[in-house]
Amino acid sequence: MSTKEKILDAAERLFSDNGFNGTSLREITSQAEVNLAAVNYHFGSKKELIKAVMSRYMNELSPRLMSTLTSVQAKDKPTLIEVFSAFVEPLLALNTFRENGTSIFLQLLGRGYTDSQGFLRWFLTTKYPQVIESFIAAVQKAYPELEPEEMFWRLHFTMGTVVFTMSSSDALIDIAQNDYDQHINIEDVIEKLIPYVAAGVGAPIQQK
Amino acid sequence: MSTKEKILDAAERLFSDNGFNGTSLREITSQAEVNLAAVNYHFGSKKELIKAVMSRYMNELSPRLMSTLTSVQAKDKPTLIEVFSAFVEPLLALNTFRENGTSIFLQLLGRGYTDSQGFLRWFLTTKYPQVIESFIAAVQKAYPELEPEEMFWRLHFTMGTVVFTMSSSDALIDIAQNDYDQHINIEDVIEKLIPYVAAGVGAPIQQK
DNA sequence: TAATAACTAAAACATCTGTTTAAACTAAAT
DNA sequence: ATTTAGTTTAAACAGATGTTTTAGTTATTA
Repeated sequence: MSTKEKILDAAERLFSDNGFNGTSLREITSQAEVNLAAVNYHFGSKKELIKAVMSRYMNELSPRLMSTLTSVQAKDKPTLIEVFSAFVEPLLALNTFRENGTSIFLQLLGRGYTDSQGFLRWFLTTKYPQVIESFIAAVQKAYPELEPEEMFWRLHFTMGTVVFTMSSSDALIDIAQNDYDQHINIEDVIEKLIPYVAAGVGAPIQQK
Repeated sequence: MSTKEKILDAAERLFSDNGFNGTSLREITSQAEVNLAAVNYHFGSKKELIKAVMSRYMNELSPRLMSTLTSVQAKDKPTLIEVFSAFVEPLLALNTFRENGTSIFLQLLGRGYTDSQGFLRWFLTTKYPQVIESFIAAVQKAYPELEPEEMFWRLHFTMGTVVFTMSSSDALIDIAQNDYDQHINIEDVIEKLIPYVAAGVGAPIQQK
């Protein structure tokens, strides 16, 4: 395995566990068993390493997601449950791409939105805009009465739900196990999330 | 104003803007115009300062919240909208306690859950358990068919929605202003959140 | 007023951070 | 075989961080 790959593998594990700010280059390089300077040599900077870690996942996820989302859009009248369910298969496919890939990616996404004030949000929205547009179009078709302004807010609420849940999913799964003796994995969490966010986005429109 | 108060005031502003990890003691003390060592003298450590900042708000919020939540619980059959609306008045009351108090507190809460891996969650749940219990009881009464295990997850989803939205509320309000020419404040965001989370928690129960 | 406690001040401490340098090594190309 | 480019290494750099120390000042108490 190349030095570059060793760094990426170690970095994604540590980033997803401890966040971007919470992980030092020394931890990464010692876990990857490479020299400290290798990160700056191969990636230029820590920021670029973060982008590289995310890109590796996004390039795997993005085409699958485009495919399922356009399928949903093709339907005559899709439900919101169907729209959000379009994320399930592409996300779970990350598990074949890398061990625990789904969980790692979603946690990375969560870290990216809460660590590093918004630079990752900017990176993803500018690098993968088609995914977002396609998703918005699908929601639009499932709930055409929802005005764009209101949808903007509800989609960000949804983002928060998912991202927060995923960045603390390990802790939540532990609690569920201890308090309710539930044996849960990431897949189950995703399945619990869908009805919640679908109902939230589909909530009746409030007039004041 | 005492040194202690000057530190707390400067700290809460900086913490809510830049997070706990993102704020150094030197920034705090220079903004508060006190000596660097004053933080460790008066509070012992940065961690204790964070707790003190949060406690000042929680001690103001907690009794009001207990009062509105028990009112809702007293109803024969409260709706979920009513349960979540019980948060509005106590949260907005923080604005009289301190300028922009509502916004600052909610952002602090958001930071606490995403920064500093879970230590603030532990602090709040062990120091103010009555609030949480009372809230759970109210939800229980509004939606008795929802099993405790499922409620656990939906309440954490809700936490995520609120906390994430609030920790990035400044950015979201900016975007809404630029893209949709919406003039929004924290109060409006709270009002948009309530139907969303009420619908999410109230989503029909999925059986597999 | 003298003694004690509470507080403030400047400086240093120890550690960690991302990044750079300059030398050494390795493999491919001339 | 020698030059060249690519890569690895150890060391140092420059700056930031939370915390502690020591001395000085102010306020309270006896």
